[in-house]
Amino acid sequence: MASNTSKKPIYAIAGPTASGKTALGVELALKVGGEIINCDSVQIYREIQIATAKPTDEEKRGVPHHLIDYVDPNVNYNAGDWARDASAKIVEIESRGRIPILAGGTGFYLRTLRQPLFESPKTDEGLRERLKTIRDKRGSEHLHKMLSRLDGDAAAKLFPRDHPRVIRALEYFLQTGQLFSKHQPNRGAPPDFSDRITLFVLNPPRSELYDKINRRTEVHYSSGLVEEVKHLLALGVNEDSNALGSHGYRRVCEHLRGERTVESAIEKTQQDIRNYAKRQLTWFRREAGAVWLNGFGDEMGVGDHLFEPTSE
RNA sequence: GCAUGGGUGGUCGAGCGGUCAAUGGCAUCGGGCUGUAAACCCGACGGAUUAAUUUCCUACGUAGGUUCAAAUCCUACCCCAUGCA
Repeated sequence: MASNTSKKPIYAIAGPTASGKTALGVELALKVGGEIINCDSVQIYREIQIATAKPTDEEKRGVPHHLIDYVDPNVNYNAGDWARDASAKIVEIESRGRIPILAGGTGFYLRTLRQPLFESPKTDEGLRERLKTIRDKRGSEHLHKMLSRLDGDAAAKLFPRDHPRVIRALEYFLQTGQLFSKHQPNRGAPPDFSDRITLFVLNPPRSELYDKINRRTEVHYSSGLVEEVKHLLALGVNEDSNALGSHGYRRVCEHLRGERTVESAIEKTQQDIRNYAKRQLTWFRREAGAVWLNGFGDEMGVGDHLFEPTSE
């Protein structure tokens, strides 16, 4: 039944923020008859706009974009949700005879698609809140000691200060009564389309990338980022949400709370994003079979060379 | 011009006679990452050298001095900040 689609390619375009993934993705889509599936953990949210670098209609050039602007900003979406949604989208797009192109910088999401997470109950927000309260009062190290008693193997693999992971392991045990360390290795089988994914990683010169990030951030602020945040807060978007915790938004919230000046918010945002870009590169270096493209996506050009493997 | 406080590694900032290549923060670089991932965490970080927690070199404004020993004390000079004129 899948004889026709089984040989068709699926593309993924990754790379650090501001490396031109959108431009390259759209160009590729126009060339091969593709549709974009967003693979960015922040662009999935509705409402938040200016600092997310979501493609404008002009940039989309008529190419359909999926999994953008479709989750309520007060919902905390996660990698498992995305993998499920993206898989469904891939199937749907291919059923129409089109080529799926995954574009975005969230490496964890992409990996989750290719190497599914193990079975796990949905996050219990109430439990998570309680654990966070303990973290705030007694410190992450205390939670780590708790985990040592409940699931020593899991604790041994984590640094005591790595609270998100310590909390996750604790949550799993508390919700299921079973050891996180025992179940974590049980990844699901990769989806049957996973070996048809060709991953491109954009890698522009570091200093030019940093310059671009700095400039882009200033544009975001001068385009009314602060006003946007005020508006979102007035609409009832939670300051603690993942959406408002993202680059730019987080620092504006701090400014609005009187904790820093606008100038400081801009500088800090630029710093946040530069550091983030570096971490993304670290992540992608580990991705198996990636084709590295040394440059910005908007100056790449989708010629045949794009399909020939290079190394970093 | 006088007074006072300062000049420390890419940067901010501790140190104020020896255990100082010099605490710590930041930047930078590298790494990790199994349902918060634009999150979170770990490491390196003057230069050269070694099998090594090895050895050597260069460094705390500049130039001298005191001392077995100075980033730390003294003198002069340069520069900065604030106050008085």
